[in-house]
Amino acid sequence: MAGVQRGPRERMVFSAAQLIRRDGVSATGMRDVAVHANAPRGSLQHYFPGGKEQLVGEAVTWAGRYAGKRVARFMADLAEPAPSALFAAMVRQWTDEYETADGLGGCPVAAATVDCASSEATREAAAAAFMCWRAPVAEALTELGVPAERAEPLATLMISSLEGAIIMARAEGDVRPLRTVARELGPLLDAAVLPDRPTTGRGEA
Amino acid sequence: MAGVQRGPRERMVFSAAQLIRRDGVSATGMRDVAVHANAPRGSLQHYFPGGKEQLVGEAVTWAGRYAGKRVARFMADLAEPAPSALFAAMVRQWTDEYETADGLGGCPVAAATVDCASSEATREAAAAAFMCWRAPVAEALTELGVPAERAEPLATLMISSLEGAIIMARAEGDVRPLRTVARELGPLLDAAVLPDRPTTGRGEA
DNA sequence: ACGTTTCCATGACAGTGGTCATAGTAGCCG
DNA sequence: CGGCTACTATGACCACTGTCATGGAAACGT
Repeated sequence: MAGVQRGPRERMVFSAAQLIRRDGVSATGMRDVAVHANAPRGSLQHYFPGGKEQLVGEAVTWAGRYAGKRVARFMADLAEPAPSALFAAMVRQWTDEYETADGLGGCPVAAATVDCASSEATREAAAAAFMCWRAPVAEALTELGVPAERAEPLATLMISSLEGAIIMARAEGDVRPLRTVARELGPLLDAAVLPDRPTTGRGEA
Repeated sequence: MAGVQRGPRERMVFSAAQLIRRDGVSATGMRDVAVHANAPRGSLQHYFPGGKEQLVGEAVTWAGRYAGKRVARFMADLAEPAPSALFAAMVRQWTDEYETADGLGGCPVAAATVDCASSEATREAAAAAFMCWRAPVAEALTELGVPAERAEPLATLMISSLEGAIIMARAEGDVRPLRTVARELGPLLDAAVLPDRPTTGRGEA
C-alpha cells in the first residue's frame, strides 16, 4: 500500500483511515490505530494532542487528498478519454478491492460523516475532503470535453453514485451495485461531452 | 411522525432508527433508545432478548419497509407520471427535512452498513432493507414505462445516488448535492421510458 | 382470590474507550 | 558532562456501554 515507511505519524494517520473505513469511527480505538501502525501508543498524545478528533480529522483529510490524486492517475491511464471511462476507473478501484480482499471496506470520509454528526470539526473535515475529491473530478471532466457549467454537478453525481453504490455493495456483500452504476451512468456522462470538441482524438460512434 | 403511540416495542424500534440515523450505531446506546422512546429500560431485555444486534436489525428492517411504502405514496402523489418526478419526490423528502430540522439526519440503513461490518446479521438486515426499498422503486419505474430489464439497474442507480448525496449533504451541511443529483439524473431516467408506451400505468394526467 | 404470564424497575458487573500523569529514553547543542 | 527537546512507555482514572439478575407490578384466565 501507499506510504509503508513514512515516519510514525503518517503511518498512524494512514492506519486510522484504514481502520475507520472498515469498522467506522466509533468502533476504531486509538489503541487499535497504534497497534495497526506499529507505532508506540505514547506517540498518540504527542503527535495528536487534539485527541481522537484530530486523528480522525487528519485521516479524513488524508483520504480526501488521496482520492483527489487518484483522479489524476486515472486520467493518465485512461485507454480512451471519455467521462464514462474515468468513472469506470473510479468504480473499478473498488470492485478490484472487493475481489482481492474479502473484507469489504468502505470510504473513510463517508464513515466519518455518518458516524460523526456530533463533531463539527470532523464534519468540516469531511466536507473539505469531498471538495478535494470533487474538484479534480470536475476538472478532469472539463478536460474530457464536458462544458464547464456541467462539470461540477456531474462530478457531484459521480461521487454520490459511487459512495451510495459502495454502501449498497457492502450491505449486499456483492459488487453488483458498483458495476450497475458504472454501466448506467456512463452514457449520461459521455452525452455531456460537447459535440464540437471531440477531446484529443478517438471518438465514440 | 409515524407511529407516535403504538406500544412500547414499536416505539423503541422507531426511536432506535431515529437515533441511529443521526448518531450512528455505536454512538447510540440502548439506554438512549429507551429514553427517546419514553419506554422503560427494563423492557429492552424483554422485547429484544437478542440484545442490541436485534434492536438494530429491527430498526434497519423497519426503515427499509418504511422507505418502500413511501415509494407507493410518492407514486400516488406524482403530479406528472415520469421517473424524474418520482426521483425528485424521493429527494425532496430529504431536502424538506434538512430545511425544517437543522439537525441533518442520515439513512439508518446506510449508518448500519457503515458502522456494522462486524455484525453479519446486521449486514444482512441492511441488504434486505435495501431490497425492500429497491423493489418498489423498480416496480414503479416499470409502471412509468421503463422497460423491465432496465428498471432494477435504474432503481439501484437512483438509490445509490440518493444515499451518496445524503452523505455529501450531511458533510457539507447543505442540500446542494441532493438537488444536484435530482437535476442531473432526471433526464437519464426519463430517457429510459419506452417511446411507444407513454406511461401506461395510470391513466391520470 | 389465586397464580401465571407479561411487562417494568433498578442495581450491579465486566469490559472498553479516550484521556491524563508520570516517568523513562534518545539525540543534539553548549 | 549538563541541559534541553523530541519521543516513547505505561499505568491509572473516569465515564460509559451492553448485559444480566433480581424483584416488583399489573393483567387476566379460571
